[in-house]
Amino acid sequence: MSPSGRSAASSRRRYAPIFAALGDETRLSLVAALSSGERRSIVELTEGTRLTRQAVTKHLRVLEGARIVRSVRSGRESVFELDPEPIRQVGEYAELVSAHWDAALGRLKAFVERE
Amino acid sequence: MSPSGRSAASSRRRYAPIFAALGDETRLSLVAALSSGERRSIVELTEGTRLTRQAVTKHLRVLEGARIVRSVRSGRESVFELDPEPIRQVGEYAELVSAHWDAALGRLKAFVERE
DNA sequence: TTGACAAGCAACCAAAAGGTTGCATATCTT
DNA sequence: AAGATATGCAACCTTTTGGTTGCTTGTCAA
Repeated sequence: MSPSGRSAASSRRRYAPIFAALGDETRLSLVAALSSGERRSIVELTEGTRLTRQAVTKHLRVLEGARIVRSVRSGRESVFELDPEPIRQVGEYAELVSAHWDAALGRLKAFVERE
Repeated sequence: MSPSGRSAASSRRRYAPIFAALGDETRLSLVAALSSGERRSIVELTEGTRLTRQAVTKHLRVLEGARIVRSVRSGRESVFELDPEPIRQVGEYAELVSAHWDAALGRLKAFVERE
């Protein structure tokens, strides 16, 4: 499957928001903080950042919108956990693109160097 | 290596801009258009989008800023080509994070189900 | 050399992003 | 019941983003 084919447009529509959600240092930190599988509350996740709780909350909602993260209310706190699936998919896509380029360049090189 | 370690902050500083550059449907299309290894001019890359040439140019500059793309001037046109390396790195990072989660969750599950 | 074509530059605009502060509400804990 | 804790909600602000239009400059071709 080529990354530039016809049905690839819908892939892009799916993946672009995930890439975008990961395109922020703070959010990458949050992902890292949750990547150990443990669930953490908003205050816990705010510790270590220099931001306010509300800023962190906004970032978490962005991640949640991209389904990278899920939240459940537990008592007075809302607890977040990572869903690694979207990240896995996007990683796969990225490697697919570069692999496709490698293969294509192989053909190009062979063609050019043939003369 | 864990994605949440101390030296991981610099990884995030490196990768966040790349993710961000990929976090746009138009730019993903441009990447796809270049992923076959062939170089294309701005007008060529503008065909197929519903945008103006200038808009496409801006997107290309964003990709160039993230080193996903390089441009060289050739006569009156400036020609772009893909450098797949940043995309490969970011794909690797993504798969690292999800693999780390898988492993960590394995441990957690084992712990929880032990009772 | 005169069009036509490719790109660059600059100003401008609306909307979205990233952040803050202030206040309200819900839930523990004692 | 009261105080502390955790979150939610809303208004507001500034900067960035994504896009446009108009005009200039460089280059190719007849």
